[in-house]
Amino acid sequence: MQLKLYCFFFNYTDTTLIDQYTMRYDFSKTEAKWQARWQKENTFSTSEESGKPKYYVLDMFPYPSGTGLHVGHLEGYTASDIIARYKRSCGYNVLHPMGWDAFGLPAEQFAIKTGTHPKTTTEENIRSFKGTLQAMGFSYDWSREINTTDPRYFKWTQWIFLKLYERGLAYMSEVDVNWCEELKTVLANEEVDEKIADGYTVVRRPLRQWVLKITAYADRLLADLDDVDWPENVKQMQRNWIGRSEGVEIDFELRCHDKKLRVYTTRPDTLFGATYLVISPEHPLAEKLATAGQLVAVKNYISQARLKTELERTGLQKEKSGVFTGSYAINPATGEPLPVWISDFVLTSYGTGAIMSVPAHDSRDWEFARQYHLPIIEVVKSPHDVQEKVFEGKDSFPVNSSNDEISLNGLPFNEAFERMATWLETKKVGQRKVNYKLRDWIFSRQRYWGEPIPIKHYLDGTLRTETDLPLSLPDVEAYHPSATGESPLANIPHWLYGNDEHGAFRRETNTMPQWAGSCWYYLRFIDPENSNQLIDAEKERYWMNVDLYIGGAEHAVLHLLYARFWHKVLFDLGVVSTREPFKKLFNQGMILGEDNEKMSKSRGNVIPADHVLQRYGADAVRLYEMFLGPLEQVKPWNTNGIEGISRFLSKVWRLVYPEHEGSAKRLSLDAMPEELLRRMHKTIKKVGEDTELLKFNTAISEMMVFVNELHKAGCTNRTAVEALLTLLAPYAPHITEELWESIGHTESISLASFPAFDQKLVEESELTIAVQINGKLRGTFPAPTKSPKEFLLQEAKRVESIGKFIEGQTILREIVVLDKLVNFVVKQG
RNA sequence: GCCAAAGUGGCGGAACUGGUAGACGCGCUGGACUCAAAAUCCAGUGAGUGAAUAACUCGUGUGGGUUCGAUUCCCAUCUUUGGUACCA
Repeated sequence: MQLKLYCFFFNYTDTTLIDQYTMRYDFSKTEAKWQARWQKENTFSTSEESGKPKYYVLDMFPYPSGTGLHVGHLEGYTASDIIARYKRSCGYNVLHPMGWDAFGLPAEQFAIKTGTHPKTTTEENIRSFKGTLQAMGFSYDWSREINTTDPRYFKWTQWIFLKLYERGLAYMSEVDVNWCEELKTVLANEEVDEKIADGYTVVRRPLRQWVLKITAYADRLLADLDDVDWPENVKQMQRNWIGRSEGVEIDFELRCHDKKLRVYTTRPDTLFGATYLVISPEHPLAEKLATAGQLVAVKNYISQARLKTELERTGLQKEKSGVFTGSYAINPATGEPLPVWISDFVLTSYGTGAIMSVPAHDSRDWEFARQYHLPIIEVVKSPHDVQEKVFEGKDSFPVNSSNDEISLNGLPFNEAFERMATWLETKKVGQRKVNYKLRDWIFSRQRYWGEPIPIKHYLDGTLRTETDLPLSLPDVEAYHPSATGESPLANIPHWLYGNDEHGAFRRETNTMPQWAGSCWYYLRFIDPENSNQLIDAEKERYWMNVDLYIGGAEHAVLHLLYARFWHKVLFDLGVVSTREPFKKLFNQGMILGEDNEKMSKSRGNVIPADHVLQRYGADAVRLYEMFLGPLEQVKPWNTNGIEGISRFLSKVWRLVYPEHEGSAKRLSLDAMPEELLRRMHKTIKKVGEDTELLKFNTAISEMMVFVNELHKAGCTNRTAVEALLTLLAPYAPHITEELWESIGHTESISLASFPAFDQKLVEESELTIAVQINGKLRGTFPAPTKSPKEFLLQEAKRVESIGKFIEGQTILREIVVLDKLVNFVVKQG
């Protein structure tokens, strides 16, 4: 044996082999054993007929990329799995599913390069992802696995699109889009920077696109945020994104024109201070307002503006530019003529594309006025000279704001706003108006690997919906976009053209964006096999809402807003019974690389999940991911630290198995020492509370303390060991299953109940009371719990280290906090 | 620029509604076991003065304040991270 071992060492210097030899317990064997058993026995399959309360815990399902999962991806999944297992042990019927958001650009790009069908790539990647997730021991009900690229799934994505279309919520429109020449596709605004950074060119270009009318739901999307238990910052981000504002549209009469110029403002209270108007270069009146002398300059400016991309116009640009039209409008409040300017800082697509400028009280107007020497008039009492610095505060009051019919002077903002708005409305030159920053959602992409939009275009220009869903993707020879910028589908005549009772048609070649499939997947998990309807109504009522939704903060706005929008449409259709899909949302913080930088291939700091899994096992990885720090916090990975978790697990192992292998210890049935018993009950309480709040790091720490104490006391008490194992099971399911079986249980620990604690035993019988002099700690003494004030004072004075501070001194005050401390305030000499 | 969150040992982090700062883990130091190592176990570990396991001083980004007492509350300020970008 000795000799053999010696040879072993000489022949193999690979550290993993040495580690495995010296390993405390064989995690790879144990983990494989239990993963196989869970699968065989369907331990985690879920149904509606349980009689238990339900709990739906959902992860943001991944796009199965070719690079595989790294430790950062596993953080949220581990958290949700702990909750799933914990809730099961608390008696809930838990729905915990997983699937694949599998349409997307990378597979298509790979297809363009190599000719590999995206389906093939996707299948391979899913296999790899699923392997990793299963190796982590996640308790998903895999019988509910869904895939957005499966025709049985996207049939219903297309069905929802048709419902949107029927309700007038999907329409075609000529819109300026971000066109990427190299990719021959439209990019979402948020994709633009990313692609430019990758070296692509992106230009603005008008294109006929499908657009979803999300703005019709703006008010509800805003209002219902109040009803969900989401992180406040995410709600705030959505509110900002929706950007509701209340203002007034005001018509300005133009000198020498019969047309009026309508502007939108949220500050009608400052109308007396408007000194010029600005319209956007795309405004229909832009050229018409140019006087003969200004016409050349105006035309030049407009064509220049057209050449600029959105980014150049809104981006880093510090200097404002503009041109005077030569025309004047009349300020309805003062009767003064106001020059009308054109500038590209005014957005065409917001409000009316025209503004009134109040340079004294708006920083953009102020800048512009200074640049072009336009007058600045103070109409809100300002703490400084508005010629020198703008004043935008609303907590002051109007000045210089009166004419024969109206005066705002001295009124607080709200009243000034109201009085002016009413006056304008009475004079029929203005109207209250609510505006949103939120724009309608451009919904079409010129790609192959997405859900085909199920619409037929007839020769006479009419549109009809596909009646036979799903409309599947045809196989194609090449994945390159067509020369016209249409998707590769435009190159497949047998798919593209058809005939029916309405005549010859051409199919829509646009496909849906990746967001589509993820907008409603949480519903399909509830009823994944249903071929007759999107979801069974009864099952929907049983499982919805999603009780806990865990995912990255990068989806705070778009995915969550789009999904909420679709959900509300489905609610209006009677498909779902709740107004909001996700009751509670939790964003896990990113895990950084060991260098404290975001993990990325280019930095070379990615920690692949499979590496750490192989080396330390699923239980250790799960625990360590959670032990790293608070779940919501951004934190760096440190591979060394995982050793501590491995040590902890081997300590747990040794509670049941003696040091040098062999069979399990016989657990003692004798009563535990009181100290330990109290410790146990405190641990149960703390771990339960912390798990509930997703404070997994402190829960783990508490279990470590308990295990340390058990070892110190040499305790092999059965109750203590069983309590520990059931507490730990949601965190480290494999080792706890194995030990649970070793100590004689025949049923899986995954079906065991979370232990209960005894409140009386949680409270200490004796406490350490702190003694302070002038707030500084000078000693401690032990006292029974709930000792009266007098007793504490008397004992505190007897503490030896206190003597020198109070002897011969005047005690000015005695402060007693029961069960905590005594503080003597002594005259300082 | 604006909005939000956060700054605690060498490191990740703990600390209930203001009440013994640094739990737990990593790392480090010393010791036991061993031919030696690994593993394991024991002890120590915020900084400083000190022979000290005596005692004291300082210490939760910085400067003030409230309080018997502040990591915790208030004001100011700096830094970091995330979001946003002329939305009138």
